[in-house]
Amino acid sequence: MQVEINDPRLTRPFERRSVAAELEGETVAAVDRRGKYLVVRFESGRSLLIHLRMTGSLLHARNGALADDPYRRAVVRLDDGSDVAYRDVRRFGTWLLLEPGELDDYLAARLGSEPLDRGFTARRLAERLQDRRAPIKAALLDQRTLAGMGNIYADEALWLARVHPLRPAGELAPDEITRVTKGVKDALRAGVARQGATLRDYSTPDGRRGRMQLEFKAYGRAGEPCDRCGTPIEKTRVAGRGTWFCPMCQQLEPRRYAASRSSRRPSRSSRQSSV
DNA sequence: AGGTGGACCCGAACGC
DNA sequence: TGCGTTCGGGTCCACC
Repeated sequence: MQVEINDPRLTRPFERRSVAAELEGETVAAVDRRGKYLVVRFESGRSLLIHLRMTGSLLHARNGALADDPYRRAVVRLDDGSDVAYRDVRRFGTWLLLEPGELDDYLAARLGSEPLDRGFTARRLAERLQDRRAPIKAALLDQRTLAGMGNIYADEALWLARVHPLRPAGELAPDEITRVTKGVKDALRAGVARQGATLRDYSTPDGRRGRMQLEFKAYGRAGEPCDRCGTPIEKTRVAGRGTWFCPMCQQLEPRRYAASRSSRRPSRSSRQSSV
Protein backbone atom coordinates (compact mmCIF):
# COMPACT_ATOMS: atom_id res chain seq x y z
CA MET A 1 0.00 0.00 0.00
CA GLN A 2 0.89 3.61 -0.55
CA VAL A 3 -0.15 6.40 1.76
CA GLU A 4 -0.66 10.13 1.48
CA ILE A 5 -1.35 12.16 4.63
CA ASN A 6 -2.34 15.78 4.22
CA ASP A 7 -3.15 16.93 7.75
CA PRO A 8 -0.24 17.34 10.19
CA ARG A 9 -2.68 17.05 13.09
CA LEU A 10 -3.62 13.50 12.15
CA THR A 11 -0.32 11.93 13.21
CA ARG A 12 0.85 14.44 15.81
CA PRO A 13 3.36 14.50 17.42
CA PHE A 14 4.84 12.47 14.57
CA GLU A 15 5.54 14.03 11.22
CA ARG A 16 2.90 13.12 8.63
CA ARG A 17 5.41 12.41 5.88
CA SER A 18 7.47 10.03 7.95
CA VAL A 19 4.38 8.13 9.09
CA ALA A 20 3.23 7.84 5.49
CA ALA A 21 6.67 6.60 4.50
CA GLU A 22 6.64 4.04 7.32
CA LEU A 23 3.30 2.71 6.07
CA GLU A 24 4.58 2.34 2.55
CA GLY A 25 4.71 -1.30 1.54
CA GLU A 26 2.84 -2.63 4.55
CA THR A 27 0.28 -5.37 3.94
CA VAL A 28 -2.98 -5.46 5.86
CA ALA A 29 -3.50 -8.70 7.75
CA ALA A 30 -6.71 -7.86 9.63
CA VAL A 31 -8.99 -5.01 10.58
CA ASP A 32 -10.40 -5.00 14.05
CA ARG A 33 -12.06 -2.80 16.67
CA ARG A 34 -11.39 -2.21 20.37
CA GLY A 35 -13.55 0.36 22.15
CA LYS A 36 -13.66 3.37 19.88
CA TYR A 37 -10.39 2.49 18.17
CA LEU A 38 -10.07 0.84 14.78
CA VAL A 39 -7.09 -1.49 14.65
CA VAL A 40 -5.42 -2.18 11.33
CA ARG A 41 -2.97 -5.04 11.80
CA PHE A 42 -0.17 -5.47 9.33
CA GLU A 43 1.69 -8.63 8.42
CA SER A 44 4.87 -7.02 9.76
CA GLY A 45 3.33 -7.09 13.24
CA ARG A 46 2.90 -3.37 13.35
CA SER A 47 -0.55 -1.85 13.69
CA LEU A 48 -2.26 1.38 12.83
CA LEU A 49 -4.64 2.66 15.50
CA ILE A 50 -7.31 4.91 14.03
CA HIS A 51 -9.64 6.98 16.19
CA LEU A 52 -12.44 8.68 14.27
CA ARG A 53 -13.58 10.90 17.15
CA MET A 54 -16.82 12.58 16.12
CA THR A 55 -16.54 13.42 12.45
CA GLY A 56 -13.95 11.00 11.09
CA SER A 57 -14.96 8.45 8.48
CA LEU A 58 -13.42 5.99 6.03
CA LEU A 59 -14.59 5.57 2.46
CA HIS A 60 -13.60 2.70 0.22
CA ALA A 61 -13.75 3.17 -3.53
CA ARG A 62 -12.22 1.89 -6.74
CA ASN A 63 -9.07 3.65 -7.81
CA GLY A 64 -9.85 7.12 -9.12
CA ALA A 65 -13.53 6.90 -8.14
CA LEU A 66 -13.22 9.16 -5.10
CA ALA A 67 -15.10 12.43 -5.44
CA ASP A 68 -13.33 15.66 -4.54
CA ASP A 69 -13.58 16.38 -0.85
CA PRO A 70 -12.16 19.39 0.99
CA TYR A 71 -12.20 17.40 4.23
CA ARG A 72 -10.14 14.46 3.01
CA ARG A 73 -7.12 14.19 5.29
CA ALA A 74 -5.47 11.05 3.97
CA VAL A 75 -5.66 8.47 1.21
CA VAL A 76 -4.44 4.90 1.26
CA ARG A 77 -3.86 3.33 -2.15
CA LEU A 78 -4.16 -0.41 -1.87
CA ASP A 79 -2.36 -2.83 -4.15
CA ASP A 80 -5.65 -4.27 -5.40
CA GLY A 81 -6.35 -1.00 -7.15
CA SER A 82 -8.82 0.41 -4.64
CA ASP A 83 -8.48 3.48 -2.46
CA VAL A 84 -9.40 4.16 1.15
CA ALA A 85 -10.08 7.82 1.91
CA TYR A 86 -9.99 9.22 5.40
CA ARG A 87 -12.32 12.21 5.91
CA ASP A 88 -12.59 14.36 9.00
CA VAL A 89 -14.32 17.75 9.10
CA ARG A 90 -13.15 18.78 12.55
CA ARG A 91 -9.72 17.19 12.50
CA PHE A 92 -10.07 15.57 15.88
CA GLY A 93 -9.34 12.07 14.64
CA THR A 94 -5.91 10.45 15.06
CA TRP A 95 -3.69 7.87 13.40
CA LEU A 96 -1.07 6.21 15.54
CA LEU A 97 1.39 3.71 14.10
CA LEU A 98 2.53 1.18 16.68
CA GLU A 99 5.49 -1.15 16.47
CA PRO A 100 5.10 -4.93 16.94
CA GLY A 101 4.23 -5.72 20.54
CA GLU A 102 3.11 -2.23 21.48
CA LEU A 103 -0.59 -2.60 20.78
CA ASP A 104 -1.72 -4.64 23.75
CA ASP A 105 -0.12 -2.41 26.35
CA TYR A 106 -1.39 0.71 24.67
CA LEU A 107 -4.96 -0.53 24.68
CA ALA A 108 -4.81 -2.16 28.09
CA ALA A 109 -3.75 1.14 29.64
CA ARG A 110 -6.78 2.89 28.20
CA LEU A 111 -9.65 0.46 27.83
CA GLY A 112 -11.78 -1.71 30.09
CA SER A 113 -13.71 -4.73 28.88
CA GLU A 114 -15.92 -4.81 25.82
CA PRO A 115 -19.48 -4.31 27.05
CA LEU A 116 -20.99 -6.68 24.49
CA ASP A 117 -18.57 -9.50 25.30
CA ARG A 118 -19.59 -12.28 27.65
CA GLY A 119 -16.88 -11.16 30.05
CA PHE A 120 -18.73 -7.96 30.83
CA THR A 121 -20.90 -8.84 33.79
CA ALA A 122 -22.45 -6.99 36.71
CA ARG A 123 -19.72 -8.44 38.87
CA ARG A 124 -17.01 -7.07 36.60
CA LEU A 125 -18.65 -3.66 36.50
CA ALA A 126 -19.03 -3.66 40.29
CA GLU A 127 -15.29 -4.24 40.63
CA ARG A 128 -14.55 -1.31 38.38
CA LEU A 129 -16.92 1.01 40.24
CA GLN A 130 -15.85 0.05 43.73
CA ASP A 131 -14.64 2.99 45.82
CA ARG A 132 -15.10 5.44 43.01
CA ARG A 133 -16.54 8.72 44.08
CA ALA A 134 -17.09 10.14 40.61
CA PRO A 135 -20.68 10.30 39.32
CA ILE A 136 -21.77 7.08 37.62
CA LYS A 137 -22.03 8.90 34.32
CA ALA A 138 -18.42 10.10 34.56
CA ALA A 139 -17.37 6.54 35.38
CA LEU A 140 -19.22 5.18 32.33
CA LEU A 141 -17.52 7.75 30.10
CA ASP A 142 -14.14 6.70 31.47
CA GLN A 143 -13.00 4.15 28.89
CA ARG A 144 -11.10 2.20 31.55
CA THR A 145 -14.38 1.32 33.25
CA LEU A 146 -15.67 -0.23 30.05
CA ALA A 147 -14.75 0.39 26.45
CA GLY A 148 -16.89 2.31 24.04
CA MET A 149 -19.44 4.38 25.98
CA GLY A 150 -19.89 7.89 24.66
CA ASN A 151 -22.03 10.73 25.88
CA ILE A 152 -25.20 9.71 24.08
CA TYR A 153 -25.26 6.05 25.05
CA ALA A 154 -24.27 6.81 28.64
CA ASP A 155 -27.46 8.86 29.02
CA GLU A 156 -29.51 6.18 27.30
CA ALA A 157 -28.02 3.41 29.43
CA LEU A 158 -28.72 5.27 32.67
CA TRP A 159 -32.28 6.04 31.61
CA LEU A 160 -32.84 2.35 30.87
CA ALA A 161 -31.30 1.47 34.23
CA ARG A 162 -33.31 4.11 36.10
CA VAL A 163 -30.16 5.42 37.75
CA HIS A 164 -29.44 9.12 38.25
CA PRO A 165 -26.30 10.22 36.36
CA LEU A 166 -24.91 11.98 39.44
CA ARG A 167 -25.08 8.97 41.77
CA PRO A 168 -21.60 8.31 43.17
CA ALA A 169 -20.41 5.26 41.25
CA GLY A 170 -19.10 3.41 44.28
CA GLU A 171 -22.36 3.76 46.17
CA LEU A 172 -24.58 1.96 43.70
CA ALA A 173 -26.54 -0.94 45.20
CA PRO A 174 -26.08 -4.38 43.64
CA ASP A 175 -29.45 -4.26 41.89
CA GLU A 176 -28.60 -0.88 40.43
CA ILE A 177 -25.33 -2.21 39.06
CA THR A 178 -27.22 -5.10 37.52
CA ARG A 179 -29.56 -2.65 35.84
CA VAL A 180 -26.70 -0.43 34.62
CA THR A 181 -24.97 -3.51 33.17
CA LYS A 182 -28.11 -4.39 31.25
CA GLY A 183 -28.74 -0.76 30.32
CA VAL A 184 -25.26 -0.46 28.81
CA LYS A 185 -25.69 -3.62 26.75
CA ASP A 186 -29.22 -2.76 25.62
CA ALA A 187 -28.37 0.82 24.71
CA LEU A 188 -25.35 -0.23 22.64
CA ARG A 189 -27.19 -3.11 20.96
CA ALA A 190 -30.01 -0.77 20.01
CA GLY A 191 -27.54 1.70 18.53
CA VAL A 192 -25.77 -1.00 16.53
CA ALA A 193 -29.07 -2.44 15.28
CA ARG A 194 -30.10 0.98 13.98
CA GLN A 195 -26.68 1.68 12.52
CA GLY A 196 -25.86 4.50 14.88
CA ALA A 197 -27.36 7.92 15.37
CA THR A 198 -27.13 10.60 12.71
CA LEU A 199 -27.44 13.92 14.48
CA ARG A 200 -25.37 15.89 12.04
CA ASP A 201 -22.39 14.34 10.30
CA TYR A 202 -22.44 10.62 10.86
CA SER A 203 -23.34 8.25 8.08
CA THR A 204 -22.86 4.57 7.45
CA PRO A 205 -20.06 3.53 5.09
CA ASP A 206 -22.55 3.35 2.22
CA GLY A 207 -23.71 6.89 2.91
CA ARG A 208 -26.96 6.21 4.75
CA ARG A 209 -28.19 7.84 7.91
CA GLY A 210 -28.37 5.95 11.18
CA ARG A 211 -31.78 5.72 12.82
CA MET A 212 -30.94 5.56 16.51
CA GLN A 213 -31.68 9.27 17.01
CA LEU A 214 -35.35 8.39 16.48
CA GLU A 215 -35.25 6.07 19.49
CA PHE A 216 -33.56 8.24 22.08
CA LYS A 217 -35.23 8.06 25.47
CA ALA A 218 -33.22 10.76 27.20
CA TYR A 219 -30.46 12.30 25.08
CA GLY A 220 -31.42 15.71 23.68
CA ARG A 221 -35.02 15.47 24.88
CA ALA A 222 -35.22 18.25 27.47
CA GLY A 223 -38.85 19.17 28.13
CA GLU A 224 -40.26 16.15 26.34
CA PRO A 225 -42.27 13.62 28.37
CA CYS A 226 -40.44 10.55 29.65
CA ASP A 227 -41.55 7.47 27.69
CA ARG A 228 -42.01 5.61 30.97
CA CYS A 229 -43.74 8.08 33.29
CA GLY A 230 -44.51 11.25 31.34
CA THR A 231 -42.39 13.53 33.51
CA PRO A 232 -40.50 16.10 31.41
CA ILE A 233 -36.89 15.10 30.74
CA GLU A 234 -34.39 17.47 32.33
CA LYS A 235 -31.00 18.61 31.15
CA THR A 236 -28.01 19.20 33.39
CA ARG A 237 -24.26 19.00 33.18
CA VAL A 238 -22.18 16.08 34.44
CA ALA A 239 -18.44 15.69 33.94
CA GLY A 240 -18.57 18.69 31.65
CA ARG A 241 -21.04 17.07 29.29
CA GLY A 242 -24.66 17.80 28.48
CA THR A 243 -26.71 15.22 30.38
CA TRP A 244 -30.37 14.34 30.00
CA PHE A 245 -32.39 12.25 32.44
CA CYS A 246 -35.87 11.68 33.87
CA PRO A 247 -36.08 13.31 37.31
CA MET A 248 -38.84 10.89 38.32
CA CYS A 249 -37.45 7.56 37.11
CA GLN A 250 -33.85 8.42 37.95
CA GLN A 251 -33.72 9.65 41.52
CA LEU A 252 -30.60 10.87 43.22
CA GLU A 253 -31.60 9.33 46.56
CA PRO A 254 -33.43 6.18 45.45
CA ARG A 255 -33.91 4.68 48.91
CA ARG A 256 -34.33 7.63 51.13
CA TYR A 257 -36.55 5.82 53.64
CA ALA A 258 -35.44 2.24 53.15
CA ALA A 259 -32.11 2.44 54.98
CA SER A 260 -31.04 -0.71 56.89
CA ARG A 261 -28.15 -1.74 54.62
CA SER A 262 -25.52 0.48 53.01
CA SER A 263 -24.42 2.08 56.25
CA ARG A 264 -20.74 2.14 55.53
CA ARG A 265 -20.17 5.80 54.93
CA PRO A 266 -21.46 8.48 57.28
CA SER A 267 -23.40 11.18 55.52
CA ARG A 268 -21.35 14.30 55.20
CA SER A 269 -23.97 16.99 55.08
CA SER A 270 -21.47 19.79 55.50
CA ARG A 271 -20.36 19.66 51.90
CA GLN A 272 -22.65 21.77 49.82
CA SER A 273 -23.20 20.57 46.30
CA SER A 274 -25.44 22.73 44.22
CA VAL A 275 -27.22 20.81 41.50
C1' DA B 1 -4.36 9.87 43.69
C1' DG B 2 -8.62 10.29 41.98
C1' DG B 3 -11.54 13.69 39.97
C1' DT B 4 -12.43 17.85 37.26
C1' DG B 5 -12.24 21.22 33.69
C1' DG B 6 -9.92 23.35 29.80
C1' DA B 7 -7.84 22.72 25.24
C1' DC B 8 -8.16 20.98 20.90
C1' DC B 9 -11.34 21.85 16.11
C1' DC B 10 -14.83 23.76 13.19
C1' DG B 11 -19.56 23.83 11.30
C1' DA B 12 -24.22 24.64 12.83
C1' DA B 13 -27.28 27.12 15.34
C1' DC B 14 -28.20 30.88 17.75
C1' DG B 15 -28.48 36.11 19.31
C1' DC B 16 -28.35 40.75 18.07
C1' DT C 1 -28.19 40.14 5.83
C1' DG C 2 -24.27 39.89 8.42
C1' DC C 3 -21.73 39.61 12.10
C1' DG C 4 -20.13 37.54 16.64
C1' DT C 5 -20.92 33.91 20.12
C1' DT C 6 -21.95 29.41 21.85
C1' DC C 7 -22.11 24.57 21.56
C1' DG C 8 -20.61 19.70 21.23
C1' DG C 9 -18.16 15.35 20.70
C1' DG C 10 -13.54 12.11 22.95
C1' DT C 11 -9.21 12.23 24.86
C1' DC C 12 -5.27 14.18 26.99
C1' DC C 13 -3.23 16.95 30.39
C1' DA C 14 -2.68 20.41 33.96
C1' DC C 15 -4.34 21.32 38.23
C1' DC C 16 -6.74 20.73 42.69
